[in-house]
Amino acid sequence: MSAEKVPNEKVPERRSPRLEEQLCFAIYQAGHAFTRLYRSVLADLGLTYPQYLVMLVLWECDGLTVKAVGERLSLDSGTLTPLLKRLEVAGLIRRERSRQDERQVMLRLTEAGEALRAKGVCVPEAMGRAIGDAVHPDGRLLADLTALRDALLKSAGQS
Amino acid sequence: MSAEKVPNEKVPERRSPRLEEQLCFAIYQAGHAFTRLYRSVLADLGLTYPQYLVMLVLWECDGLTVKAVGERLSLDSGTLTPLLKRLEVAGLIRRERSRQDERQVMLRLTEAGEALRAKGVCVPEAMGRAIGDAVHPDGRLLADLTALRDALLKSAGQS
DNA sequence: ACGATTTAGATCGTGCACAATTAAATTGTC
DNA sequence: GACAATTTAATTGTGCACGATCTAAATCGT
Repeated sequence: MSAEKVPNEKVPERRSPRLEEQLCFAIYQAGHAFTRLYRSVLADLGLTYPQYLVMLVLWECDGLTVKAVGERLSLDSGTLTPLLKRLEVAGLIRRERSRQDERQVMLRLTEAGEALRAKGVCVPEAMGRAIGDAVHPDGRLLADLTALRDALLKSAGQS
Repeated sequence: MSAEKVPNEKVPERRSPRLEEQLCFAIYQAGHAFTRLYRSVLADLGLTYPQYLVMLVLWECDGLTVKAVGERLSLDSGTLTPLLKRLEVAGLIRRERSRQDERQVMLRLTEAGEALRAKGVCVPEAMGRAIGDAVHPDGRLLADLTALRDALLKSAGQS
């Protein structure tokens, strides 16, 4: 990818030493700002943003294990276990140990959890309204950011 | 900005309903991945990423109040007070109430906190090495992301 | 068959993030 | 000068995020 050794001047002589910092800080703040925005949108679903992510995964595919959800969201059991217990207390999911493999815990939507999907599908649109023109619709930012995220997850994963 | 009503097909008929979600999730994951990466880089400074951000602000301008640091980082006293106490216990800063206005707490670097700057300045380079080619050096992503962040902070701030 | 290893979750401890509340000091206005 | 409104931090409570450790169950190798 960057194996080219052309001595040109199109590429800056050296990456700015603060670029990584600025980029990380911008992402750090954008992430929190998004979470705050989702907080108000998700308020009448009674969900936090991470809980909403879990519900999104289960709405797409019910009956997954804790591990499968964790892989999808890059979260471990230390984060998921208490979160899932709260979703269970809220009556949105059930946690039942698999009979085939007693190590795994299957996550199943309850009636209420399934019913919440109808409200959940409106969230993206509400978010779109809330952020207005902040997001350019051309998808370039998303593509770049996704690539960055994947590279980061890879390099963080192998450390 | 988006007041144009041209019935063309260059602009997608409608912003994808899931774009905001995908974007937010990408930022959410990238933020955590960055934090994990910083964790290992910052390990021998004995700092977490948010603590490092506070030290960066103080290295740039010593003697700020809690409020000033909070505004710079978009963090409130509920987050900063315990974090600052930990930095104080670590011997990196002092927290002293201003004599002019007893409501404010001035933050001052100790000798150790000042000395840590020498290590701190190496962090961006270490990060750059750690993430390798994940960050494109052209700055386009940073510019887009900064614009998004600022828009989000604005719309989150007025809600 | 059976000990060693790998896996899935749970548990514990530390540290952010933030809403809501409280308390103290300052400022503005009369 | 009294006093209401505002400003600044601290406190409290809830909920992520994650490293480390633990337990039990499944799987592997011989």
